[in-house]
Amino acid sequence: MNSAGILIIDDEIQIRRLLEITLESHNHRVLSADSAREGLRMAAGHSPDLVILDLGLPDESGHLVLQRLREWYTKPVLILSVQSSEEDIVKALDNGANDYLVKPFRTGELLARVRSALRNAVAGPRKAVVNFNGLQVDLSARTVRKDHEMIRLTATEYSLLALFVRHEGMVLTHQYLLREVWGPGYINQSQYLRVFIAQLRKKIENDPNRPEYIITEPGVGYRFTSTE
Amino acid sequence: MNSAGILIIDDEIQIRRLLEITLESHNHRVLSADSAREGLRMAAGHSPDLVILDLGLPDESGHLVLQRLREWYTKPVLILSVQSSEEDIVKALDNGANDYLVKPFRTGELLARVRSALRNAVAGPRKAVVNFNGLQVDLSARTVRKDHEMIRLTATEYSLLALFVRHEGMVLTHQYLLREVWGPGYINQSQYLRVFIAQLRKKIENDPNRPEYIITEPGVGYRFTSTE
DNA sequence: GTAAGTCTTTATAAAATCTTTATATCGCTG
DNA sequence: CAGCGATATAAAGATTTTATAAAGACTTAC
Repeated sequence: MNSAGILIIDDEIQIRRLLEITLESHNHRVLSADSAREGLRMAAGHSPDLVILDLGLPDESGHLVLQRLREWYTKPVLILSVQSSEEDIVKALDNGANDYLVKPFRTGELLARVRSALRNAVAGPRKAVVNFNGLQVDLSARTVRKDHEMIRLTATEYSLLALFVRHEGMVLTHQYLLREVWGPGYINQSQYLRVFIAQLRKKIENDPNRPEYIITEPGVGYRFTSTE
Repeated sequence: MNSAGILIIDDEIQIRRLLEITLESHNHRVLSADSAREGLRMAAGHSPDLVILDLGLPDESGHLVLQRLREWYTKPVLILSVQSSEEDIVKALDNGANDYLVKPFRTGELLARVRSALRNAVAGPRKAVVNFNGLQVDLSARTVRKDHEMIRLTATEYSLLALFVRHEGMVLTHQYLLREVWGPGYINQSQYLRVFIAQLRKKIENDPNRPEYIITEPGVGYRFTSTE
């Protein structure tokens, strides 16, 4: 690990402290910035492996920072936000954020999200065959297996699953999913999503009532995870 | 070099001799055939690392040999041709030849071309005869058997089946199949596909109403499977 | 020129999927 | 704990896609 480290952009000193201590205790190098300007400067200077960005900054909107960042920065960006601002979270995810955390958060969850984000970033060039304990998706053959059994998916079900697989660990918003699978004219048809998510779960989950692969993020979207 | 060797297909004995001596003196194993039929048989039997093919054969056109070869053989094919037939060379290159030599040639140039062709060969080997419980397809002989019974297929039926066999397990989209079998101008003629798929099933499936080999993937295409 | 075989086109029935509606469930807030 | 918004699931209907037969057009061999 040549480790350019993790950059935290947050104005609250308590949060910065908590993040620094937690991350450093797990062998991450940590950089901190307490403003939008400072954050962008440090990101440009150090090219960190991951950025944790608070949406509520004093000098500039966090959305603006995210936008500027995404003009050149391709590694994961993790959003911090207060409970109330669900709308902000959706907007940030649609603007290229990889994941989000609601304040206050448990440090265990923080570390899990950071691990997942860093793991996916390393994956880089996608492999054609992807394995998630028991679920095997072959993106070039367009086939899906569950415990070596072939599973038959309709065109729509498959393109939904393929999206999830290609963005494992990330939260995908309703908007994004609808736009990618059905097209830009369908971003309000959330019911479509619910219907097809239910069908997918019925086909790939061990217990559709307690999904392990496709996790609901209420008010925001869905997330595909591998438990390993 | 574990060397399955180089196969020479040429009817002129002087040329064969010259090639044999030159190549063997550089540690290549050499196989020879003096006719199209013999050449195809040896290619299928020995899977050579490279084929040197004369276009002017007595029994069959060299172009036909090349075409047949290319239905399953992915390694380099080097064309030999007399000075005059420039048109032939272009056609051969279009049909999948890797390089050509004009007779008479200098042995130094021959060796250089052979070296280059072998160096550039990347694709993995493929078998000429494929077996799917009961269904046997010989891609070099262009024959199909069902439980040892010969099955007669039309040209179109065969090229469709050959495509399936060469991509076993993959979902092949309508577009892809139409483009490969009929050409780029036919990618909208899905009805062609349905008609010929039905005919193929009638000929190769145990119960055409419940196909085992050619599986429909509605809205997407078809998939060829072996149940083993 | 005819006959046999093949490919293309048309028509219709059957199957599968997508869309919509209805109802049940969950988690949260006041 | 009632009520609200968001989510989950089932099932009816509408639509699209597929299967199959069969007629017409074209090619090829004799």
